[in-house]
Amino acid sequence: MASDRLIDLAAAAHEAHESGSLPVSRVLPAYHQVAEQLQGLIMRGTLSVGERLPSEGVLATQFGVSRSTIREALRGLSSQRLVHTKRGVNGGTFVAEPAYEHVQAYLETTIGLMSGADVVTVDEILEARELFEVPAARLAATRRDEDQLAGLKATLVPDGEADIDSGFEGHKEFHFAILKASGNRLLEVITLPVFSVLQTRFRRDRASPDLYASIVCDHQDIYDAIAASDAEASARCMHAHLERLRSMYERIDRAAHPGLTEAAAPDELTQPSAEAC
Amino acid sequence: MASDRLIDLAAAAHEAHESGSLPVSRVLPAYHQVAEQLQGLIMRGTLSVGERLPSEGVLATQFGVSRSTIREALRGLSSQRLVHTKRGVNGGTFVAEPAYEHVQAYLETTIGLMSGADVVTVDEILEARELFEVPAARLAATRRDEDQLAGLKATLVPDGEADIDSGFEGHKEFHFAILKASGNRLLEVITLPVFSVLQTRFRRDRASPDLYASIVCDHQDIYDAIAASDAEASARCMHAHLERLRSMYERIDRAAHPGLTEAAAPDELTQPSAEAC
DNA sequence: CGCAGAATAAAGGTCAGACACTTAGCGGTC
DNA sequence: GACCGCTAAGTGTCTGACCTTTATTCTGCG
Repeated sequence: MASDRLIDLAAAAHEAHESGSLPVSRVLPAYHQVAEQLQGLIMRGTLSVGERLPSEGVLATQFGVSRSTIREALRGLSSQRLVHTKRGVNGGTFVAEPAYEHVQAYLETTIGLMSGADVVTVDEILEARELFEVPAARLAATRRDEDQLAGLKATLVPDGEADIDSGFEGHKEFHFAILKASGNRLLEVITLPVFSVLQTRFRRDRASPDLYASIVCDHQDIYDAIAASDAEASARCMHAHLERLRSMYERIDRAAHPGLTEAAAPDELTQPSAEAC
Repeated sequence: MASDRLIDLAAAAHEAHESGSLPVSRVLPAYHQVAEQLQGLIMRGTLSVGERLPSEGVLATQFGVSRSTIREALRGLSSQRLVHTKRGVNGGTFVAEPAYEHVQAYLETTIGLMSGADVVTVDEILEARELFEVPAARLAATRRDEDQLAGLKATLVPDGEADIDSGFEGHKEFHFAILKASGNRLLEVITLPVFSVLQTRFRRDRASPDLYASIVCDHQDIYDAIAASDAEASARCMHAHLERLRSMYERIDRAAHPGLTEAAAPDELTQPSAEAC
């Protein structure tokens, strides 16, 4: 019950008091409070998308702080993409509309940082990618329209022109196109950064020509399955593809960070078996 | 080839020039440039986690701008959680270590906003949840340790005490515990906000006692499967559970936004079939 | 009358300098 | 040795001025 929870809270507060610390919270900087309040107004819909906030000067008097403080708060909000500013007459600060690209950019930097700081392991990212992209392929097979299929086809590298430099770009666009065709924008927004982080992390490590050929060939298989609207085959091919890539990434990772005490799994799978194509 | 791409770029730039706009980009505010440079240093690892940046005054002279400009840049970075500041002697600005909670908080607000602004639909969120939580249950079944299992059990509501208010909280904790037990932190970080957004969105809509009972019962089934380390059964039960919730959410959503021209699917599934328990 | 160009004004962007607040560490007193 | 106050380095905040950008308005010429 609500009242129960209130009592619990009070009890907890009382306990905290007894144990030496009063049930109070730190004083926060003014700019932080301003930012919090404004963020609340935006999230609660009191300020709606596109609406203009009062000018910095007016906000300053309303909050009872100086203009610099307001500006610091606004910078915070604008770097979270909650607002954006325009100069000149009729300029001002406006509630921004949430956009994919921002979320993607944020996730990419953050996941990149987390993987750099070993807060998440490459293994986890690889696994997440599998968890996201296999269903994406399945959905794409049933939902893609003709335009999306054509777009996907355009990312396939013709047999002759297999060259490693354009390969990475093509690889990215292929997977990107599948995510788009999955028809679930949330899945797309979340998976793309995961993919990009991996690609950035291993950009410098050139794949062997063999491996590269197997990638091209995998893509073809996946494309065929999606073109045939065969959901299960799409999922299966994508899974196989990612497994192959995974073993490649893991090999590179082991080479880059030798001596890691992780129970080094035996890897007969290391060599990609491209003959299935 | 790389050189090809260079030529392409040059051609594109030339074309842009011909078509009236010089191949230049807008002048950016100083605070933006400062923030960009610092962000680059952090992401490139030149500034490593925990390291202290020069004081605001020093940064100001190094960048050749005023302290206020530096501060605005720093506010941006700190609201992206790339840095944090400490006052007092030995205070300063430090490169923050990336933390889950921040990503979760960010995703929750952003997805919340996107769903509020109909940039993503509730359908997509529900589907994403299914895509993420079903595999999570599968993984949890094979990876959970005894502690995690015990923690999961603790979130189950005993049969007698089924009351709706505590139900929502318990529901959250149950799914949270499964995500934790999945052993993939990235999956956990991403899925939790998706879950939270849904829960927040439908918080006010009380479920019927019947439905509530069926949730409790579903949870029990899932728990049993995970306890038995039966991956497929876990996935199946989770899937069934989410399907039931989905139909509930959809019903609520339709009630809240009537007259939407979406092809209203016939919903014989609306009434939860709790008898399986 | 119509339009190019200048003037205006409103808003954000930048600056300089001052002072207040916070806090680790030093040093002194009892 | 424990407690207390001072100090200094840094962030937090304020003031007030000036610059830059830009939509609008005004002006004068053709």
